[in-house]
Amino acid sequence: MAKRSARTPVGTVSFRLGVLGAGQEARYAERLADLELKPKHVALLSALRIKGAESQLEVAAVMRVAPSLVVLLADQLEARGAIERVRDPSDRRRQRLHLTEEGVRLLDAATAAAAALDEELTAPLDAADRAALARILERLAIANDLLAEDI
Amino acid sequence: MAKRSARTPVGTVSFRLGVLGAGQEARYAERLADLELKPKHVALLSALRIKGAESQLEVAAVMRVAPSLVVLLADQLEARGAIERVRDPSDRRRQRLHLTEEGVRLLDAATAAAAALDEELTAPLDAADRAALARILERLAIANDLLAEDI
DNA sequence: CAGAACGATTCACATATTGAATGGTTCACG
DNA sequence: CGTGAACCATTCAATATGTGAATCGTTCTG
Repeated sequence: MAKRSARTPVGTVSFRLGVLGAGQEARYAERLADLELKPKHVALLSALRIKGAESQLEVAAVMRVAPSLVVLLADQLEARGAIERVRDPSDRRRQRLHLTEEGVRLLDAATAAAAALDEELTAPLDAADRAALARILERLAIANDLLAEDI
Repeated sequence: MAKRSARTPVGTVSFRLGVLGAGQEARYAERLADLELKPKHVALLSALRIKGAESQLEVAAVMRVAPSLVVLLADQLEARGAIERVRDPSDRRRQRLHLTEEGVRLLDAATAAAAALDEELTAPLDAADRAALARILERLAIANDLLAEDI
């Protein structure tokens, strides 16, 4: 019953999350290549759908990246017509971002790609474990205050 | 019962693995700073303990990184006295890597740090979920042919 | 109204990693 | 056996990703 402790970090949950996560991200990046998007672009689009954006700074906080990176990602998404920047009239310092039709289309395609990836990843698991994994990861995402949908 | 499908990739297992994994890796990197190690160094040391090393090329394959990166990591670990390079006498092209006393010490410290991180990460989970998570991730690691201990 | 605080942007820089070129070593086979 | 193909390690230049500091316009506070 008592779990023997790991002899190397490889046996820990944290390390496995890191390795598996990096693997999935790499695969996801491949699938997104068709759409000419990177995972961070998708994260930004997702943030807009889930939370809306009071400002780019807020988006940066949600995504846990530097504000200067949001500028870059937003530049690229704007150039592709996926988002629009609108100066907040009540505070002209703020740039409000919002999804265009095209952005919605891209985000839906990216969502489908991620769902397909999930299928493949969890293929070796039985239904109960698949459900458990989804539930537990959501729990951890919320506990870590990460961007989470409230489905 | 039927799970509503996610509206954004953020709700998928793959995406959550990516984000949580990146977060844990970043935290782990912080903890390792004391030991003057990076997660990749630890991955290399772990590979040596778990599988031994026929050659650096083999280590690169296990770690899923370019051989040239193994050279660099091994240089740094060797300079710190954590590993030794030994030319395989039966095939003098191969560099065999092995842990020194110091390497073992570092690896043990790194393992303890990772275990501590696990504690914190899984604090919000009950015992059953903690066990389930560990079990499922191990399953996935094996299915994905990632470096795994056989505890 | 002056200056502190704030948001977006730009830019130089650090870091991590890869792929191609190089050199020494071994292997297969004519 | 000798020679070219294959192989491992290494070096090096190039690329990707991201950050922090400096700058500029805007807003807030006293």
